[in-house]
Amino acid sequence: MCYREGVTSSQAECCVPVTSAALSIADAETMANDFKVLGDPIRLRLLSLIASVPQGEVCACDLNDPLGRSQATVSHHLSILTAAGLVTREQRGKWAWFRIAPERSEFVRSVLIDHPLMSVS
Amino acid sequence: MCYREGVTSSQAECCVPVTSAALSIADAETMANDFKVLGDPIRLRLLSLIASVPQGEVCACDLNDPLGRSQATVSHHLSILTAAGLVTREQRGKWAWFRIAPERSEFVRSVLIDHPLMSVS
DNA sequence: CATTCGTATCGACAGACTTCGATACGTCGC
DNA sequence: GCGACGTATCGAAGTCTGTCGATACGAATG
Repeated sequence: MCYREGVTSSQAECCVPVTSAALSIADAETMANDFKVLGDPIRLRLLSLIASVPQGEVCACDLNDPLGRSQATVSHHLSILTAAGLVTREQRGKWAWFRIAPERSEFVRSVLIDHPLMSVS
Repeated sequence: MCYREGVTSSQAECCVPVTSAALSIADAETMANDFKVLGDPIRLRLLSLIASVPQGEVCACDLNDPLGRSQATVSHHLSILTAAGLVTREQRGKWAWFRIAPERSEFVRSVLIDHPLMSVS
């Protein structure tokens, strides 16, 4: 055990009792899973593409070319974003249309534009 | 190419010209790397532990037990958090002391407490 | 009904990540 | 100086993740 700075006691006294974690194991797991979704550049660019169109929704057919990934890969990432609740999917005829989930639109905007990470690194 | 809803033109007209991505490839890579750091429950709990002590700094010796991971693993995650600039490391004698990086303290607090992810999922 | 086309899924592969025991390095106490 | 101790690093094992070709599924077209 380490000693607190300035404490000259000779007996082993722990410096800080870090027993009460503010974040539970379950909460940490949940939050980490959400952050993992944002931890991929292709998914961030997908969010950016969907969020940047004035119409508010994008056909999946227009998301394959700009990313330089195969159709299978883009579809895979879109399903992850959908499962995380960040975008919604609507099948219309043969085409799948994606838009930013309304409940999350403010969050997505803050991630893409106002996020502290953007201004620091 | 897909057709815009309501457009009955017979020629192939793309629905949305998603050419101008708001997020560049490089920016997406940078942001994704930062989010990846937060995408691990052990690292989130480390941040939480360091941020929750009133003294503002924690000895690494007190971070091994509460996480249920080996000393090598905890040290590994602490180095990742340090490399990302989220925490600072100060060697004092045999002990290493960690504190939330001052420039990032507000961001870390928002991640752990006020983050939208916490209130939605 | 057959064909074309958009999209999701499957199977496989490569690379990255987490984890830990063992070990090396520095520091303190004796 | 020597042993004990805190911490970082190394090497390896196992798991997860991103990626893509091939394929299956549905819907529209003629």
